Amino acid sequence: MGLDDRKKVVLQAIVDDYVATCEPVGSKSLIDRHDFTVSSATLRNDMAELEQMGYLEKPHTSAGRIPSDKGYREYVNSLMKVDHLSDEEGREIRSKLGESFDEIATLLKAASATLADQTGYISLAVTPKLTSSYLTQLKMLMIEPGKVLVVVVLSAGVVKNRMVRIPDFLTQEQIAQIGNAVEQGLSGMPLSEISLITVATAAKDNQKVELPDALLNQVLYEAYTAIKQADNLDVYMEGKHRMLSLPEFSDTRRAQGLFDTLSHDGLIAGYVDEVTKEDEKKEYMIRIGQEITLEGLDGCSFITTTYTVGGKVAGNIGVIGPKRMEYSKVISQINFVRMMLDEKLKQ
Amino acid sequence: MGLDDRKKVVLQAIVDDYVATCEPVGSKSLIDRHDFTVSSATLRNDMAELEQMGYLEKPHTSAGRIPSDKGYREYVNSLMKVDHLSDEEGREIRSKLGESFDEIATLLKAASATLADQTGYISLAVTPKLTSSYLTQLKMLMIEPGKVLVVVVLSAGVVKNRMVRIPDFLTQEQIAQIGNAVEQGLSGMPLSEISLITVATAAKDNQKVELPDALLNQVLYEAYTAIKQADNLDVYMEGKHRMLSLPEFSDTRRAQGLFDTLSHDGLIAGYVDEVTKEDEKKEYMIRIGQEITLEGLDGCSFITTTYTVGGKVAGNIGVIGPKRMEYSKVISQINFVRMMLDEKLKQ
DNA sequence: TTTAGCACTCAGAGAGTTAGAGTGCTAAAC
DNA sequence: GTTTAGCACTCTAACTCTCTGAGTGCTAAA
Repeated sequence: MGLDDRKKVVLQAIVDDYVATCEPVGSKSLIDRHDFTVSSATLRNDMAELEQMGYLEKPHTSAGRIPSDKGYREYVNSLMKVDHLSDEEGREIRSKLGESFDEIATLLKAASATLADQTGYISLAVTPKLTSSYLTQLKMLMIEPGKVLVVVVLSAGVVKNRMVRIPDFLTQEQIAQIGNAVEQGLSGMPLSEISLITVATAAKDNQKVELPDALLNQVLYEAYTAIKQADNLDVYMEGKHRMLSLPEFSDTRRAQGLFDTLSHDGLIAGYVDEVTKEDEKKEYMIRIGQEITLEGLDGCSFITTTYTVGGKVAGNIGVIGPKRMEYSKVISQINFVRMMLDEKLKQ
Repeated sequence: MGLDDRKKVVLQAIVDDYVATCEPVGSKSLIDRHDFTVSSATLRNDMAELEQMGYLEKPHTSAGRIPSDKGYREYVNSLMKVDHLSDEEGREIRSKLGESFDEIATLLKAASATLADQTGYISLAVTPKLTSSYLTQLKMLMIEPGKVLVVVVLSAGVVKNRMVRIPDFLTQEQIAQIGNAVEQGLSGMPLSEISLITVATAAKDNQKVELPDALLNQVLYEAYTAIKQADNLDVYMEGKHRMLSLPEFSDTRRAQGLFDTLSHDGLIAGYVDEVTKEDEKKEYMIRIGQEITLEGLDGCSFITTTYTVGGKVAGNIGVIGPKRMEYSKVISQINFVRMMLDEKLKQ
């Protein structure tokens, strides 16, 4: 059932050619572009068999062949060789991510931009998954009477803030006290365990100021929603409009379908998460064409990998491009960026 | 030189028809769709004159006419009637912006999303222009030794924060003290007047803790850059990909050119600012086709207006669509959203 | 198993035709 | 002086027809 050696070479050559030209590959042009020791007739036989086995497709009877999803899958799994990044590419990425970033959001934005520039496809970076992280700080800052900025700092280095409204006779001191009490009670607690009840007990156990229960609860509720809101994953996506120059998206309806889906950050983050779980332990995850369960992305391929914060699995970075993608190049680029992120996030 | 009454009606009818169909308008179909009391031959004469005067264009000899930039300009300036929003539209917008927003950024995002949904074009909202606003608060929060979150609050209600790095032996108390000193010295000062020197004198005049000058200056420098960074305008843009379904952007290269330019927030914010200055005192600003000096936007029209915070001129909201835009509808929608923003930002 | 040879297929490019919506112009009517 | 009917003219878009060439599959010989 497996592919014999020559068929493997043929399939590989076809994928390579199609990636380069976006045109169906015929037996003759295959001979021209590669050093085959057999004739075109032999290739034709092989190609017919490869088609029968589902690795190739024909747009129409008298055209050349293009790889099917299964063909790309085989190529990705066992045919392509992931080569090292060229020195120059490495240098370029290094220079773009070289400076020091004080906030994880800024770093991820830069990583995403770099990846998009480098690959020419759509890049994305997702903030660390917070279920695995815990609260380290909670500060409440009075901005004006009745308005408080809640700053939430999480173990993965994520800082989020949210403006909330509170009764306007509360003083900066009272508010700060409550914040401190909650922080003391909850710091180190996994986000998943934080609930309105744990917030309340934390506050009551550690608080020094006396406040009527109803009033206190109101403030605590706001603190709680601020913490919960910090749980949202942010997605930084770059390079979308570059897809418009690819022949596969010259039909604007396809492009629109793609963009439509991509504009829902939540969908994308959720899908990345799903894929990460499915392919646990893999160095990188690849989904090709119909394998992608998101609407509008069935003409694309999706490569993601996971970066770590302080050694723990955290968020994802990835690239979305046409199925006809330069897989090995993209993989080595993603890997390199991942490496740099890991390094910068080690502390 | 002016247009006689019938020519005005003809031009208006042609713009209306072309907006509705995106197809060149001929004399016969004009008669069919409108109640003219004259014959098509007369209209033909009028149309020929309108063309000569520059209000109309022909895609080719035997086609109907389409409005030129000048034609749209005339339409917008004196032909169209800006009608009131339908009750239903008003209700819809009101319901989308009805809830209360604690942060100006959130409110602007919602306004932008509403405008995009409602018009079907590209919407944008720009944060308040900060040159006219002043610092109200500056807080420095130690996140971990060596890392401080600087929170800058401006008079227009804008809250920004930035993580900065400082020597890691400084304590939370010292940092907070410095923050307080700067805040005391600068609060109420217009952003434009804040410089490294004013920051330094503010700190030295109000500070209680004693610190070596070099050390203090390092922290002050970070505070200063955080304040200056708060000066960046943010642009919230929505609905870009909707343009792909318009016939004028079925050519992906046009769409790509547009998207390319739109991805540079700075460019857009700068242009909006420029237009606002040019058309000072106007209720809304309109730029049509070639009037827009941004690359890639010459097939578009751009409508902006200004919202106010606390009664003072502040930021902008706007819509970008094809030249063939439903001007009067969009204008009334923008106006309505502007009104709602003003109301919500009155306090 | 490989290859040469050959008949067959089909998309895409180009040429020719037609239909129809549009124009401008002229001369008569109002 | 406008307005209008009438007419010849123009040009695109759609359709058909043909042709080319790259590609195929099959057969029979090497």
